[in-house]
Amino acid sequence: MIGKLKVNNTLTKKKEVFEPLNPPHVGLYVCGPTVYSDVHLGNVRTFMSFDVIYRYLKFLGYKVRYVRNITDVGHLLDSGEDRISKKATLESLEPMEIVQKYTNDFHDVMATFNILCPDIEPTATGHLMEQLAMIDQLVDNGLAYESNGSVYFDIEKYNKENTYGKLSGRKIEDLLNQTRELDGQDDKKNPLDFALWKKAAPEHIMRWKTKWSDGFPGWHLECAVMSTKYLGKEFDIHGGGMDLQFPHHECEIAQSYGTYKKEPARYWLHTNMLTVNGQKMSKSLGNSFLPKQLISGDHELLSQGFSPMTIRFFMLQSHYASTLDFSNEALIAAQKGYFKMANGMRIIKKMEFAENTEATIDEKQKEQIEKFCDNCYYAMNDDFNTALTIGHLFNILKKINAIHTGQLSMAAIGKETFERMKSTFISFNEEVLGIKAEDSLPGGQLLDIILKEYQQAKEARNYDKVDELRSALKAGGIVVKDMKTGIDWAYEE
RNA sequence: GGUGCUGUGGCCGAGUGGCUAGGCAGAGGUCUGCAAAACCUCCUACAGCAGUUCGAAUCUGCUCAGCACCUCCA
Repeated sequence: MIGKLKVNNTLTKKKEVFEPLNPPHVGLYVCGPTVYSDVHLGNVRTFMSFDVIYRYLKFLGYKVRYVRNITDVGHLLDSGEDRISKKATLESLEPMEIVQKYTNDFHDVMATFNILCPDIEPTATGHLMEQLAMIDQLVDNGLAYESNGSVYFDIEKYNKENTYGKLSGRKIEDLLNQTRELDGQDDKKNPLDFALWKKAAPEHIMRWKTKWSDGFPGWHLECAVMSTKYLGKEFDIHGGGMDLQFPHHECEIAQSYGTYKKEPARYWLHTNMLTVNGQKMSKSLGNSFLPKQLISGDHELLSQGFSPMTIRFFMLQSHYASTLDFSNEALIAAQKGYFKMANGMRIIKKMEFAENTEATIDEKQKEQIEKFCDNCYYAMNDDFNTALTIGHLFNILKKINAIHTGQLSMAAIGKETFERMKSTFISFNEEVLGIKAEDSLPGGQLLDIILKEYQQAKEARNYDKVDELRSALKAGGIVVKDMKTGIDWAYEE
């Protein structure tokens, strides 16, 4: 490995060297979606960011267990209705039909963007027993109490042995000063206490019979249960969107620590928001884009559609912890950049090192290329800086193109450097960043036949035919490249 | 109101005390039947003001602008 992996830990607010608890194993937990409606692009960004984190950890040789949950109960609206129940009522469907529908949709979207599946994808309803057991344990530990059929977590007691609010940098006193008036407050000892188990109102569909009441689990409980169940009482990385930091993740820590007396995750990573005109993309603001709208271009802010890989490329050109502003112009620029990269991948894959004992080694070029390769590791090691990594890949790409067009001799950099350049370029693009050639792009044998025709026309100096073929191909998104070394093609940028 | 974050060249976006990514757009050049592609070169910025420093876009302070989160049923 080149250098050490450092991650920005939002728990300590420091960039720290990443050291797994039980190397080579790494436990990674990410809060997944609540499956009550279509995922939008902001959601996609978060899961894509953790996809790259997952990929890079594996690339470094870690044996990663990646757990990402599906929330299928307990995530409520301001009105107190369960998001899934509400949708089920509206569409006259079973809650589980809603869950299935949007889980399927979620999986489709993930696959579209080449986001790998997690190793375990547990659901909240599938872990009710474990949730009940955790509540019992918390009650036994004196950190939870029953009130009117519901069970609440006792923040005041918890705070005697730990610090509630440390992840999000909040102080209990401040929180108390700005409590909102919400339904159900009367049952609680302290307004900051949160529900572990909630007694269901008569009209509530999703409900389970327990010793406390006919009810349902609190939203924060599932993640505490499922992360520790599959990754252990202590594990390596916990991630999620920044908007979950408070209160969701704060409550998770409280529950896990309250149950096991151990800090659950050693490193907390939070992804930043996707913005539109500087504002957070969110359903409630009505400024969210659905993946399919972006792909088809069916949106008033878009002049055209963009392919999934273009979107992936666009998102990875920023760092996961920065906000990323979404615009038509930025996407067009990203599209050109992506095609350039995709062309480079196609070229390098076909390229084989040709021995030439006559050639003299160009030490300067060789050194540069070696440095660019090292830089890819340094960039990813620096808190998964995909934007910087892409920059270095473009530097490598220049060398690849120069060799391809005969402007730089392959032999001049030597076999070793050539092979390293090739494998670094391909693996960082494909394995680490998950950038690949778009399935929908043209290519293959037919194209070769046409190009042969082109070449023959060219040799015969039949320039009318040459121009005709060239413009016909261009109309199909293919640009012909006449080089000293031969004829090739590229995706039009 | 509390807490935190951000402000980078025409645009997007990294970086974060001296070596000053990358992409897109623009200019010039090489190559070419003409082009395109590709390569080379150029355009060298860090909201404003003050301070610390030999040196700041990077640290400190203030100002301005913008954003995010603010529970327990988000």
